[in-house]
Amino acid sequence: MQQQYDFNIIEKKWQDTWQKENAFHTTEDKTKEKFYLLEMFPYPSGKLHMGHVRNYSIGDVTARFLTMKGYNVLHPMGWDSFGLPAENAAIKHGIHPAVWTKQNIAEMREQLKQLGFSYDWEREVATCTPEYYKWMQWIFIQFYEKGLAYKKKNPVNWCPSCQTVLANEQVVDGKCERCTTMVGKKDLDQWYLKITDYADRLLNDLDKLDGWPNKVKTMQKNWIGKSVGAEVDFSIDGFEKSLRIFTTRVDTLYGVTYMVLAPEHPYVKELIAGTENEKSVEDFLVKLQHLSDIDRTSTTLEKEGVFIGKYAINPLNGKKIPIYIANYVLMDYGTGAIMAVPAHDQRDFDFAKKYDLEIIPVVESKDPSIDIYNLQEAFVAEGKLINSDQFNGLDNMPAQEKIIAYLEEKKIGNESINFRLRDWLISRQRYWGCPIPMVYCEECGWVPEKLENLPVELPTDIVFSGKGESPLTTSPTFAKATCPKCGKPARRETDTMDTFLDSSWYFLRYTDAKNENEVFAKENADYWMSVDQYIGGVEHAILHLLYARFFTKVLYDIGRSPVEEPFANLLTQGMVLKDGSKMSKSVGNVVSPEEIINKYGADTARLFILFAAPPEKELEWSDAGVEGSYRFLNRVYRLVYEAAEMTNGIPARFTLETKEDKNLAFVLNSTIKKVTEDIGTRFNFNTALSSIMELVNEMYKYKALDDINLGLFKHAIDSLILLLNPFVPHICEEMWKHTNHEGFAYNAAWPTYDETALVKDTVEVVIQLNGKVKERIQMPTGLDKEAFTSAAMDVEKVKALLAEKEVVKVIAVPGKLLNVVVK
RNA sequence: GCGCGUGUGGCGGAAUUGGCAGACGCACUAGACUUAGGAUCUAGCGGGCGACCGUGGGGGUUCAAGUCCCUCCGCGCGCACCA
Repeated sequence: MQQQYDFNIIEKKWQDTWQKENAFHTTEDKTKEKFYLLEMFPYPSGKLHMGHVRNYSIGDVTARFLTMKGYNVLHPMGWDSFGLPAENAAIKHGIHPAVWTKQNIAEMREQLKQLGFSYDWEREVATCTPEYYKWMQWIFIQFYEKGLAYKKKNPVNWCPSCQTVLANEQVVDGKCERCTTMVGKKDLDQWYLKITDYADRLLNDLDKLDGWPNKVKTMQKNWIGKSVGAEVDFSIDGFEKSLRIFTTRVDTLYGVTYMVLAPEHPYVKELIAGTENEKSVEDFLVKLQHLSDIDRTSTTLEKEGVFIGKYAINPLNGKKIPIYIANYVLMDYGTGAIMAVPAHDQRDFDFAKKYDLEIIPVVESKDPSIDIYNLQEAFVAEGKLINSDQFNGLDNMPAQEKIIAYLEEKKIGNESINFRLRDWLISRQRYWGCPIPMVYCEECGWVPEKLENLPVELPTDIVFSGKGESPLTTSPTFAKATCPKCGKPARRETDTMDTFLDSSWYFLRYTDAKNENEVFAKENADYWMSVDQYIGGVEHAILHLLYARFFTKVLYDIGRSPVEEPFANLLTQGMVLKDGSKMSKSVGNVVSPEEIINKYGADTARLFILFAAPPEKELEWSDAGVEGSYRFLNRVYRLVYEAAEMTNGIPARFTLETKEDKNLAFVLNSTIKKVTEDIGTRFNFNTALSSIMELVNEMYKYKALDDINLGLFKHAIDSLILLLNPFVPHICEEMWKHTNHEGFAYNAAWPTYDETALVKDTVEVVIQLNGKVKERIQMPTGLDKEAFTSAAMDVEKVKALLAEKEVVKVIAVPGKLLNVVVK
């Protein structure tokens, strides 16, 4: 009687067994080669979504495969468990963030177990626990002591209705996401991390990351945004101070016809004070204040400005040029002032046209169709310098070096590098985050909390009103402190850290997750780091991955991290779509993992997700496709159970006798080879699975033969189970057991292939005439080019094809094809 | 605007080094088994009656192009007045 594939019983049974066996616990076993495989840990929002299932299925196949290959695999999981949703739940439902988070973690951990993922649960971390954030605070203090953390006043988003600070993500179209009030700005003292100190290293080391997708590296490169140029001083007519500008086009210095300051530039007030221009400038500034940051920096916004009534002097030719302020110049990039060269910069060109300013070309075009003295748009290509005194005739790009040298000699400028990257604002006026372990003392200023007093624990006597600067200020006790330096009464910082800090080093903590005495033992990090394979969504391409790289470099510099780069290889998985768009509640196209697991089981869910698309591409959800995956598992299950009856007591020993034996051995061994390569080197799980499907089809055909080699068949069945095990581990454990194996599939050795079985006696060869396929013939393998050509030309069918044709040329690829060029 | 991807049957996708386009799966069609079938098995399945034509369009290199080069178009993502 045929046994039914009952995934409910099977999956529960093996999950319990793995747990009992502590199957996926890893130690620092120095006798084995290590592999650190990491998937981005989730925010515990409540339930897993399909994106998680995809991410972790990809990771699990890899982990299980590498374990079977004999690696010592570190495969941990944890929770990025500080964050806003917990706090919103507190405000909305009156449930404490800690309770809400803990419940969610418990539920999601259960779901991960239901999916059969091979995590070492003994290394689980949750960033919201004091055991974890104690070391977060320790790291912050290391940054502070290295001069990499500082406090500065800066405007933040402020909702006047909710009376609270908002994170950028909470500001939607300039409005508060909760109450849709227009968000304003408020100056607050904020902590920053000096990531700009590491800008060059973060940029340069991207070149070392061969195992990262170019897309991600390019995105980081653009984000860091390095510009090499020069700063130049322009004196101001009738004003004692000079104006410093930044430019990347110092070659166009002779083409400057006006200057522009950012409206916020500190000189503006001084320059207009008491002049006739004061009124028009003030009016313009007022007008700008009504624009949001987004509108202000939009490229579609028309360029507008006003003349402020003063003139600057071009340091190279003494020319007097008007100074403007304009909406297209930003205070927080470069020096907040620019030299405008309308002939060679489109923005300046637009502005000059609008306000009828002079346009002087200084780079000649090689293209005769461009009239350089009557430009329709800025000329930005390269050429020889003109109108530039002693620099005339030089190629403009190389001339930059000479001009900079000249400026430096005259002490009116110097080479300068600018980054788009800003320092990282980490203060959050939020409760559910890691407290910043700093204390303010009237006498000593900001002082880090003593290490023995860590962690600075989150207070529980808090009011969640959603109003006010930071919930921590509502605690009557929290802010009271004594100065760690002088012992006098002091006050504690009541802001918490951006949660991106928590996730910037968790991969290091996994190497020694339970250490109570230090952030992690150096020895453990030495053994495990770096992460050999990191897997997660591309939405983290910039922030998380950049911050994690930054932290690793700082920890490297203080002698903690053994590596400068945390992630040797990165795989960014594609999104899960349904009906062509991302699954979301608002669209109503969500398929929940729960639903699929209940209906088909975890193995089917994993199989479908891995089979339907390569991991880095988007995956279109298909209910019919899930059915297909389920059918396939049933088909395998039947095959194995039928085979178990036929081969009961027969060892997997054999010699290849018949043509069919050889064929099965060929298919089996080439499948093992392909699957090994597809998983191990390409992450192409979809093609690995398709070749396993072909093997199953082949095995069904073989089984249907009259007289089969049971030893060979048994061997094929054993191999099939092991090949499938990383993908669908529950059913495979069950089948492994049923086919009389001691031990478990999860730690069985990965099948190896027999090269000799891959050699065929004959092979199908294509005969082409002028590149078009005309005939297919069987030919012996192993012929050299000459023997192959003459043998192929001698075949009757080929002779017939060539009758009455003049052979011009013959191209032969032995074992593959013969192309005859004829007239 | 700049940068990075991507475009192959009705659908998801194969084709790894320039060498048989459409593997594998889904959907569909016909048949078998069956009280029944949304189970299972067998066969078919890019277009065209055909010679042939087919990998977004056009051009090129080559004995041979989905793959290389030029050019145009569509879609997706990222950055976006960064001087």
